[in-house]
Amino acid sequence: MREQIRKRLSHRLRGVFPEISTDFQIKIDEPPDSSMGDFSTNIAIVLAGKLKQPPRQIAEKIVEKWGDTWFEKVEAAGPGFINFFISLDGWREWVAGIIEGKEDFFAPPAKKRKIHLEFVSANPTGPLHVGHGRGAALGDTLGRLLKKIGYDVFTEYYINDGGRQIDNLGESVYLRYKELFGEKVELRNDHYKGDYVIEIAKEIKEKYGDKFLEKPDPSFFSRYAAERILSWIRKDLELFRVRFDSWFSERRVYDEGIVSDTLNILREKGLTYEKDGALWFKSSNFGDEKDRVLIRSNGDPTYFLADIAYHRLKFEGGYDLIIDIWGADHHGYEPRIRAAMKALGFDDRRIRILFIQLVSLKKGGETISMSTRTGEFVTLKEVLEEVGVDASRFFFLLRRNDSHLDFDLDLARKQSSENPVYYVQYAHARISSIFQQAVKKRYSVKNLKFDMGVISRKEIPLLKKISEFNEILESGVRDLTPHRIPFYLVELARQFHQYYNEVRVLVEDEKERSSRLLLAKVVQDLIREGLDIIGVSAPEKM
RNA sequence: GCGCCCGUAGCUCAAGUGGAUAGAGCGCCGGACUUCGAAUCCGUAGGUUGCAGGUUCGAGUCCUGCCGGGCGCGCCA
Repeated sequence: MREQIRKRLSHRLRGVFPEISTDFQIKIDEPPDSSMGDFSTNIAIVLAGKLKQPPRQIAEKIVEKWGDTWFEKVEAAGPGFINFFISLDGWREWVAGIIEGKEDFFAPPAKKRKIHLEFVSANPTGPLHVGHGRGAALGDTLGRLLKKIGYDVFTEYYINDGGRQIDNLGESVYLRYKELFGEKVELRNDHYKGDYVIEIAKEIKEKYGDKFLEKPDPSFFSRYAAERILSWIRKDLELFRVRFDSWFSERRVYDEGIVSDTLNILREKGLTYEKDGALWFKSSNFGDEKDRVLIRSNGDPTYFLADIAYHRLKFEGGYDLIIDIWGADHHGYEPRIRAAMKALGFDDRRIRILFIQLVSLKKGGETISMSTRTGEFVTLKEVLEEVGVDASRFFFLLRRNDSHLDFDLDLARKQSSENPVYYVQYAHARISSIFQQAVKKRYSVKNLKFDMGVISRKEIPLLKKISEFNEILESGVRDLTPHRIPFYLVELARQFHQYYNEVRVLVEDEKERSSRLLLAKVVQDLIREGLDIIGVSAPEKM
């Protein structure tokens, strides 16, 4: 509907002000009160500067003698807004277009862009916790949304399976292993203390007995633990309906020579130097606050170096847009990765980094921030078992990614029964039920004919909500804000519930019945599409 | 100390590139099931958008300074 108004308005603008260029965007809003019309635009105010005329006067010129059957009334208001009152005929023609498939809900993107989307990428040093779940829900939904709109999306999980943290993990497991044989052990601060470490140690004991007591093998413990944990991660994500096109091991950037290659490029460009026995990158030349180490004085490459190599692969992969989703505790890392990309000659506007604010844990009145190392966390699996996949995903997606989240498992458990997700699913199930009833009453539900004469003022709030669907998707893609989708679905469901309460669908009159069934079907399709994008099921009954 | 994010109704959260009278859910109170599903609907109450300035036709949104909370500031990842 907004598209229609935009079309008609710009046509009108060309007629009234032929001298202006058309390189501006027409924004169609909804006025604060329905008595002020169905839609409005501030275009007259925007154009005031260009035309050097008072906005109110421009608005009046545009509105003057505007004959168009889609509008009951078009008027200038306030400082220069233009309010549109859609006529019943306008709504009828529009909804007929929807039902007959002439109006597009998914306007395909102008050009099919290739997008790389990396998210979760949790180190395999512990099971996924709720914080990761939030990132998983956001990333997965974003991926589904971009795909739905027609982009070519490639999703990836970067497995950080090397380095100091993995060594610590191996040591932690080894200590617990020794403990199982009665040895008294002491864990350092940077060792992992969660129960899962003991679990893995027990597993090794069962399989290999005391084999490693005499002959310790640190790399075996690291490898074994990381692999075991990664298998849990995969399982949890599968359960959470999160899929990746690729699981990319950090080891690949070493094995395939990408790291050394990248290092050479930086060296040749004269962007590295040695100091205190380490190799440094002049990232401060590219906007970072200070230079960073690439190779430590002990000869080990840093995580940063591997990450540069990995991102270089992404930039060379022909992607128009690269999206990374990181936890907010990594925000200080952004300038250096951008610096590295600029240093390698890439346009860093091609990468967008979204930050998920940390999820903190609420326990007995106080909040603790979750930490894999201290073992202080609620696992994603635990939440899924308690609350369910649908309610969890909805819960996570119902807030902006940059808002903080206090997670209280008891509260989540309690709220699961009153989660708005059921409100939306109920609307979907209700519509299924109407169709079942129709069949029961031997009404035809196939090849229904739509009669737009049936549409009255009662349908308009619902039609208006329906007309917002593609705007929500488009703005979600433009601003990378998938959280608008669940909010929209709640509103759509509400309009339907209200309508259902007021208007009977299965009436004797065939024209009315068929048309209303078709309208209900449109709502149901939209709800299903919307739920599908956020990875929530759309049950036929519940 | 410096940097990033946040502060909106009792609670949890919204509010497209600045738009008109800041919206939902939960909770509270009061109504609606002989009818297509009451997991629903209708109604009431609830706010100085942390504070103080500034920018302009117009600010929850942008700028400056405070206050409060979170997170960073490693040759960890």
